[in-house]
Amino acid sequence: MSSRGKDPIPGLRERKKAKTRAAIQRHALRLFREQGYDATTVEQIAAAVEVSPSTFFRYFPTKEDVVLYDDLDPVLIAAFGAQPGDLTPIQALRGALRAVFAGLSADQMTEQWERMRLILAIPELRMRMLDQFASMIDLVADLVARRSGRGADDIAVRAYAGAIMGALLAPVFAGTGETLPEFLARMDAGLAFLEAGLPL
Amino acid sequence: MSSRGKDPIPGLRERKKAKTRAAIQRHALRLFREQGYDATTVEQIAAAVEVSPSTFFRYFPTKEDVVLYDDLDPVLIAAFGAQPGDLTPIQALRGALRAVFAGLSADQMTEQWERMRLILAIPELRMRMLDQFASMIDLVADLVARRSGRGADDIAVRAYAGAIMGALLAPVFAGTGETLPEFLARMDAGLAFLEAGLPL
DNA sequence: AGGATATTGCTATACACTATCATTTAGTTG
DNA sequence: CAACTAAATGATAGTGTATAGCAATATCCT
Repeated sequence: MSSRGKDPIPGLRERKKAKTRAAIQRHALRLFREQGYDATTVEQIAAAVEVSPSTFFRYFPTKEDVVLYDDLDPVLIAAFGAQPGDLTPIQALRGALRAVFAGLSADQMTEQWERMRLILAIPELRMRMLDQFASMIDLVADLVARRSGRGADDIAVRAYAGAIMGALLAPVFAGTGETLPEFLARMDAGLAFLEAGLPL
Repeated sequence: MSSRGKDPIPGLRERKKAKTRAAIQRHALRLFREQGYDATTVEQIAAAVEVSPSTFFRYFPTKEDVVLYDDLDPVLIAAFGAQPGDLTPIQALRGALRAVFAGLSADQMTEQWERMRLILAIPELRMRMLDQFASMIDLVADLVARRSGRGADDIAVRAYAGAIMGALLAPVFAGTGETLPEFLARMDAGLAFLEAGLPL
């Protein structure tokens, strides 16, 4: 019982936990940047944060998660759900992407970009991201189903959702040395192209 | 110099290697089926095949690869390349899939199906498969580029390729407890739907 | 203040994977 | 066929991620 919202009083314990979590991630990313992902051990990270390795794994189940964890994800999902109801799924997605990244500071931009490059450079991390990506097909399929009046298991609906995610994913592997805005523009263009029915 | 084809005389050593490789994979898959993937150690597999753990890793770089390695993959790629030149990429893909799986024995069918279910059930394996899948976007993009007269870096081309892979991937996560033919039919239907321009 | 509870650190352990070197086995040449 | 070369194997020791259990400590609540 008592699973109420915890907005007003975070509590001392909660605050400490949040700080530790942030410290671990910050130091980890710094070390990864300085000496590489593989060359950095969990032990080193723990030492830098001045906690035990045990504690590291209590906060992040794996070494990978310390990079993958992104507090922007829930924001994006919320923005997606908050889009007007008369849009197609693709339009809603484009709108959400625009809305979220428009409200980002320069620091946040560069941080996001660095994180993404790190993820793409390390095979393990890239795979994890792909898994998250693939699991979003289900999410999108539900949305497509609701707006099209078909079932969520409909082959057409699922193919549609898959195509959306695929088109979104395509620029990720294309980019050699671009910037974040360029990258987002590519994603948007791909979605627009898909919405037009892939008129090659 | 002297990098000739080796069709006529496999050689004793080569034959032994092929046998060892096959034995490792066979025993590994059996043990995975009997006691689960995680519960089976490389040591156990090596013991079952009567080789040293070192040898296991000489044949398969990781424990995952013993499941992922599929001698059907090159066949599929070859079939893809052998499709008539006047087809669209999607048509070529559909043709290749049909051609390859039509010529499969019942045993091969069930084996392929079991392998796929194992891969989907184990997160690590699923991720590896997704990575392979994603890397195929490049392949498909080249093909699309060639037939459409656009560049391989063209956003439209890449989005098109991504959409193809996404549509192919969609049924993989949809299926609850189907059969292989059902599964293939879903893939084919998804591609057909995509080719029609996603008319929802 | 004091007792329930959450968080942490420590120790031991399992397992995937790597590196190195001695040994055996297959292929080759005089 | 015997000696040489090259490849495959086995054994050993080690690294790093991740898990489990227990004892110590810090926070929370009354």
